Amino acid sequence: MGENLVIVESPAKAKTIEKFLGKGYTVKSSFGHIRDLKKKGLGIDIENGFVPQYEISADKKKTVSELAAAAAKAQTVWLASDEDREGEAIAWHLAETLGLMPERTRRIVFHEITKTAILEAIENPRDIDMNLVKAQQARRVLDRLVGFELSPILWKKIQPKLSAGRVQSVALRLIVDREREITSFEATPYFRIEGTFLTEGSKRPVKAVLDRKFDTEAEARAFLEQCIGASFHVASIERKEAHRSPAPPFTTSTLQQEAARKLGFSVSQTMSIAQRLYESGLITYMRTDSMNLSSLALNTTKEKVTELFGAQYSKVRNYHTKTKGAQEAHEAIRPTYVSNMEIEGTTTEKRLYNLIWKRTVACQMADARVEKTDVAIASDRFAERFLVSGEQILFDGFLKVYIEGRDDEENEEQAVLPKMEQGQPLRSTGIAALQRYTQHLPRYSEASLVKKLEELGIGRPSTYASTVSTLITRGYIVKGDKPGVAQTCCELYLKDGQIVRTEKKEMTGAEKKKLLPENIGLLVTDFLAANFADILNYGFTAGVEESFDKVAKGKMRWDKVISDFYGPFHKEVDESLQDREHTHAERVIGIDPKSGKPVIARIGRFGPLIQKGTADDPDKQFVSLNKGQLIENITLDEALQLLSLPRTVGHYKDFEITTAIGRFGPYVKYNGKYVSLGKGQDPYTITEEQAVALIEESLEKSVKKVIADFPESGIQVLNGRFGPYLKKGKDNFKIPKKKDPAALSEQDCLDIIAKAEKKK
DNA sequence: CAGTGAGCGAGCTTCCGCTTGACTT
Repeated sequence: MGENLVIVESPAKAKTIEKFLGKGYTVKSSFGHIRDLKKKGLGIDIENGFVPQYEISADKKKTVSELAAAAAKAQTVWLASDEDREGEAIAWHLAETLGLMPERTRRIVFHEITKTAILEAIENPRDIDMNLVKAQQARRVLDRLVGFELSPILWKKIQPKLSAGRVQSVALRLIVDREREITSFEATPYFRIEGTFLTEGSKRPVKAVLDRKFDTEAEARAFLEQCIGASFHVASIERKEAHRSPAPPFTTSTLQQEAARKLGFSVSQTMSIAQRLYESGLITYMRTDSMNLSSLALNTTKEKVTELFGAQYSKVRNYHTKTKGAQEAHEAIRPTYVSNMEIEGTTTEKRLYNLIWKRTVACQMADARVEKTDVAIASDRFAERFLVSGEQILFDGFLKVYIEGRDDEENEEQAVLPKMEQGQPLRSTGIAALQRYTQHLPRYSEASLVKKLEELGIGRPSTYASTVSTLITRGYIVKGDKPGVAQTCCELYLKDGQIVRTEKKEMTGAEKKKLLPENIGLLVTDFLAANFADILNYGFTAGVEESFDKVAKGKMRWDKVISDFYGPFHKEVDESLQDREHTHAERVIGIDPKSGKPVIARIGRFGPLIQKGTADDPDKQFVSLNKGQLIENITLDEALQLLSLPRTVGHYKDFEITTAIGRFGPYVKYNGKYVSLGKGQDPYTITEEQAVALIEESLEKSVKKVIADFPESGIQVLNGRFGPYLKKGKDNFKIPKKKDPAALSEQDCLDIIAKAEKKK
């Protein structure tokens, strides 16, 4: 045992640092926070100045006792948690919990994990910054107050187990607001004019777009008629050189966005792959808001760029984070060693590493130089001009390695233009008027929500992924696809003096893997917005962060921040509890034309439903809404269609076949047995023949399903989704790989089960 | 696992940020 104990937050960090420090130093990790507000109850003594009641977190008891033992043996304890608000608090909690004597305790911080940085830190210890600790305490207490006072209101007013909080409720509101914007959006049609032109002697057509759009078909047609027999020429050519710079190195948020765009990873997938890369020492820490690169990284990357592409491709750049509330305790996310171009690992690990490598190398490369050419084409008949721009790369620079992805899928291709001169005549080979529709803003994806949250300064790199999953587990939102809307797009095409009209249906605005609000999410947001408008305000976090900063600078007391907030807040809490009424989201959609009964959409015990007939109607009918259907905008037609289930489609042998939609999607049912519908089939239109075919197919499968049956012991050997398995009563058991499922005896099965249960 | 839509009213649910495993399927 060394006489020095260094405590850091992450065990992977501990390992590397121990190597750098060598003899005389033991490095251990605290695994993040070790203490928190009491788990049960509020954990804050409000009457006595909001005194926090801390306890050692259940899963940290072991860590704490190990650290205590190590601290007892050490001469000096070095608290080396991160250099930010949370890190400072961790250091203080460690000092308190381990009962460290000030004269034997030092607080140090590393800006990067390199030998020189660590040795320098050891040379320059300081004391724990109590102002920073108080600022963290204010943050923690405020979050607990908001979360633990708001959530119970939701349990009373809406339903149990719901939650609200400073971060999640605003994130939810972003999604809800966007969805409503989209619902109320009206797509307006317009016509865009595209002309194709040829220069004398060239075979390369130039496609140019008119600088004016038309609202109606008549206007578009009138314009095309003007073009008949018109002559065209190059009105102007403008060439200018432009520079393009590489994107900055990755932070958590940009890594999540780019991995989603380029690799299709979810934010949690990205984080767990990055975690593995970090633990294998391949990349720097993956939860960071810093764009800083260590001088070591700058140097080695410069060498690598020069080696691979030559000195003219190298440009050393250092980046500074601009995002609100950034704490910059770590470096940007980069390869630990740029010289590692390839790594060992799974495919996903390799792909993510590759992305990080390219982004890091590219950000240390020279700007690309391009020549942009803007051409305007005019005619003798009208003042409007056709515009086209071309781009030629003069020097590729960083583009050799990496181009950042974009969220808007519109890829305006940059045409390669033929040689043209001002005044040069052009021949038109066709002019089209294409009907298009204005598009609503895109729905949020996981990654674009994270981007927005970061812009608003809401949430931290360590919580982005869990914020999204909280909203999903609460049932506030789902991740899903939205089909596009079918729109008629007409096209007028002028060629050889004739205008030809064609019309086609086009699906526009389809979206995949987007965050869609559910009924309960809308209800909760409306309730919170009506009663706690300030907390749902997009600027709420930014506002309290300002106060936390004042606390951190010693310009304001932490408990003053809390009491200033809590006074008005708690009043709102009391007020909203005044009326004991339950909040209902209920909407009368219309009247069923057949029965004359009202059709109502509302939330019931098991989720949103359609009810036909009033509450006192003995024959009232119920049916659940499907995923994605919202109480606030479901139409009468859609509701009636739902009510048409279950539907009798015919008979199979002596049994009636009915169809309906259950928890697991649409199914056919006969004689108490269920079969899921296939792709392209729906319960409203499926025929008797199709249903019978489905039933027979599933009967065949169920015969194959049973490999062996031992009725005496109640054990079956079955073929399941994941291969053969054992079933006894309600429990399933794995069959050892080396055994042949078909050859298992009853005794073999009993042995397997006994073994598995013993393990438990 | 494929339908339920109220109820005696126990005891519980919940926040945000820092960190990793321990669990099965």
